[in-house]
Amino acid sequence: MADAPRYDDSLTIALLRAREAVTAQFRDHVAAGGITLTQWRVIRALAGGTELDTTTLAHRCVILAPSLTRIIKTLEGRGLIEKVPARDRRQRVVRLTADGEAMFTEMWAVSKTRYAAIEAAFGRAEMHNLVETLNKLRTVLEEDV
Amino acid sequence: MADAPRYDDSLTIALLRAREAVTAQFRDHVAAGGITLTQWRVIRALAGGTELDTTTLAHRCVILAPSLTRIIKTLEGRGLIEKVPARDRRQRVVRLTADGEAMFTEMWAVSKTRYAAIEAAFGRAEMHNLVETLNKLRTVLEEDV
DNA sequence: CTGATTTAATTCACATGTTAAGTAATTAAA
DNA sequence: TTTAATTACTTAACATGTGAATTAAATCAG
Repeated sequence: MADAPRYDDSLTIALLRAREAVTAQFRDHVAAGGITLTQWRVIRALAGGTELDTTTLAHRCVILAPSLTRIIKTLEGRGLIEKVPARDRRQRVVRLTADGEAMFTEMWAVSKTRYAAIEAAFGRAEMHNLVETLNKLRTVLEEDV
Repeated sequence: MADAPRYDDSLTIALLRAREAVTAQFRDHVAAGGITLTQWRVIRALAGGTELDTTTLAHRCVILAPSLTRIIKTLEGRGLIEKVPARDRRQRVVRLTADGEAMFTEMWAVSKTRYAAIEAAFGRAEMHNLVETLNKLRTVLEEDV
């Protein structure tokens, strides 16, 4: 323990807390729309008529395949997304329905504002640097360690 | 959508991915010990004879109360932690058992190595700065927005 | 001291994370 | 071309995240 970094200095904890703080800025708004933050990531990834297969969608939204299977079922049941026939019949390609696009448009207006508020509070340049640093960290870990 | 930041530039996504990349460095090692990453955070927080109540423990480990209730039950059942009588009988104060301390000591040796590897790959100063930036972001969001 | 309020945990219900196993379709090899 | 290997996704089982409701104990107001 003597050689353990103070718990608050742990990268893992710092990442957890930061993520919690950021998502907290969107949670109420998204919940008011009747969906979860995870579902919102899916809807956002499909916004603008984008058609994606499950694997690509899972990667972009940082959702594991089994979770995405359930989420797709849920959103499809609510009429927010729909299947698109795919050449490769193993794939499940989905896109937003008209209702889904409408929901995105409506929610994005507010979401954008929240995002801007974060930028304003934390600093535009700092935020850009942070995202860059986080992506660099990821790249390093996936290659060099 | 035109005004939506590229999804890879999203702070939320960057945080998710970075956290995933970091935890991936520990997942196999922790799993080999027969516990989960979340349980490991609890054990680490209690290491060295620390006695903590549920609320404090939950805050330090970034775990919600209902999750911690289940985790305590699990770890207690495995003989890794034990209850400590508390003055305030509403509280549940816990600490590691001898087995729990032994498990921590054994696993920490490896965990420390992994942590050092990350520091070496990413840079000690960069890592320190990143943690500081993340904590600053959190502070800003909890106060100014 | 009694009743109202607050606090600490727990429980419940459902969504998601996580790993392993299973299924169906495509591709590659013999 | 028939089988083996691979790929894309699903299902299953359990752990955790999340918000709401509940219970028990401590505190506060009158």
